[in-house]
Amino acid sequence: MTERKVRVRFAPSPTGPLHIGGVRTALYNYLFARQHGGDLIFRIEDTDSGRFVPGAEEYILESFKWLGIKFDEGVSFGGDKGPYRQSERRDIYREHVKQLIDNGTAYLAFDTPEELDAKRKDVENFQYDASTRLAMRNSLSMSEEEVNSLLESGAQYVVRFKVEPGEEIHVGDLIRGDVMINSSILDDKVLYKSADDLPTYHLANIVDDHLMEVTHVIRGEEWLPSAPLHVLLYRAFGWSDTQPQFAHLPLLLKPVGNGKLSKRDGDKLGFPVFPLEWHDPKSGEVSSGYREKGYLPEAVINFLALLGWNPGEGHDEIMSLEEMVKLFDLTKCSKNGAKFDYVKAAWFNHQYLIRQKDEDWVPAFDKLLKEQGIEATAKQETEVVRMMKLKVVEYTDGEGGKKKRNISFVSDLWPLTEFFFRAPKEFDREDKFVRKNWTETTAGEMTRFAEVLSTVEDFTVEGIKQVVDPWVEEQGLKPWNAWRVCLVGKGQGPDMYELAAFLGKEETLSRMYYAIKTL
RNA sequence: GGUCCCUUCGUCUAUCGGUUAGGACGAGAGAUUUUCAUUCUCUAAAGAGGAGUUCGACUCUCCUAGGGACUACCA
Repeated sequence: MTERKVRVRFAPSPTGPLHIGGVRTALYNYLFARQHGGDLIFRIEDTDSGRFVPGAEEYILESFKWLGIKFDEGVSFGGDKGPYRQSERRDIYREHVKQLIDNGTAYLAFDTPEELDAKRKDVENFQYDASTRLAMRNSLSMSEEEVNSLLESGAQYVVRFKVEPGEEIHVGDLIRGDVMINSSILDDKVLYKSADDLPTYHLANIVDDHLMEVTHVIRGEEWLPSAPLHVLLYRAFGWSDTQPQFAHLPLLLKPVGNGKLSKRDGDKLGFPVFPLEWHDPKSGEVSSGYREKGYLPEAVINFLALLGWNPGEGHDEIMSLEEMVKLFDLTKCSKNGAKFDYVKAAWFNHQYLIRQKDEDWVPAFDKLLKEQGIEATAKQETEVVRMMKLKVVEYTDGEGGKKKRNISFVSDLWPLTEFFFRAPKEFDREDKFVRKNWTETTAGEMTRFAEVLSTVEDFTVEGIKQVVDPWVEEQGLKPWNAWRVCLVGKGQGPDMYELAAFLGKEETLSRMYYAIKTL
């Protein structure tokens, strides 16, 4: 085999939103292509007109755009091996089907779907293959005249692949090694149906991969059982010498229980299984997406990459796309299915979130405020970034500088920052923190404390400190927790001086008097 | 039912015949902290079972069990 430029493809069917498992398959193809300086092709496999869903193609494209997975060629990307939508390649398939019929590796079959159904009901485990095809209505069992007259009468037919039994077929797989099966267990797969003048997946797939000069087929494990058929097809066309290398990826499994990951699992456990929110055009049903849930695309990519692949010892789990391109290795992909650990997905998001610049959080945070009906004042507006830095993403610079706060999503910020924008209205007396820090004497202490605070001229952290510290010392009090109850309403928030300075004298005192009165 | 694939802590995984079986998520404990949280430290936690091969097996072979996929004129 001559050295060929690496070319891989991701070829979804536009039958709905892109499943998260599909995203991972695309990602692995992307990593592999980039690493080898090859091309990644985006092909649309719409050979089943009955399952076409409007908007799906656009959805898939937008998903990859958001995720940062770029294609070199294909639908909407151009290229000289097109068209890249299978429904636009009818002539090509027709011609290739004819080739197989002419060289005797395929034949016409006139059995109607109803007849086949009946047969399957009649005969247990019926299979259309060498042992049964002569008893069926096809160009192998019927005379040429019969076939021709059927054709002339406009009868519908399918073209089936003629599988010769009793041969050991080897499929070389980059992940699984040599997989061998006996051709006798294969059935005569339908390659083409005259009813809609379209091929089935198997034929279209082989023809396209060959014509588009695909060198590696990286796809889900669900295709492994049909890989031998594909090997046979390459041979029937005489393309064995350029047959792509296969790599069948393990599947993504349910987080709990058995089976592969499905949309229902996400609904049940509260995590998305689609990259973007999807509005089903038929049912009107809305499925949540990672983007809308507040995930960062880098986090989704990183998380997904590690579900079935691992760079080995000594590597950080947090990796950029560029690093992954360098480290990726198909042969190091695991063989067994991976349970979808959505808790770890949130952790990855946390990791990426805290690595962002504070400014990057502002748009999402602003949106949060609007949702809460907060009209940020000019001061709050300008202070948002500073406050987030202060307590929400407070961190230290330099070596070992780790950012803080256990935030997985920007929306987690609201319960932690609400008090900056809204005074506590009600106090939960059952709350452990409130109960512990608000006793009979507290109201009196707070009243005296408020009086002291009202004398502070320079209401900044330093200014308040200058007045309060000596007073606290003199009184022998620890007013902070009770003070916190007044201003925050619960045991949360930043340093009290910082908070008071942020709120300002007026707001601070008003919250204190309100608490004294209410509690 | 048949065919194929798979099997290391609860989860994702490292190990490419010789290790106290390592890491991460999650869990638990402690320290720090004027609250919550952070951060740091520590702990518990695994080779499905059984036969071989070998001086030696998590690693190779076989069997059993379990899991998964496929078995359409869907992809």
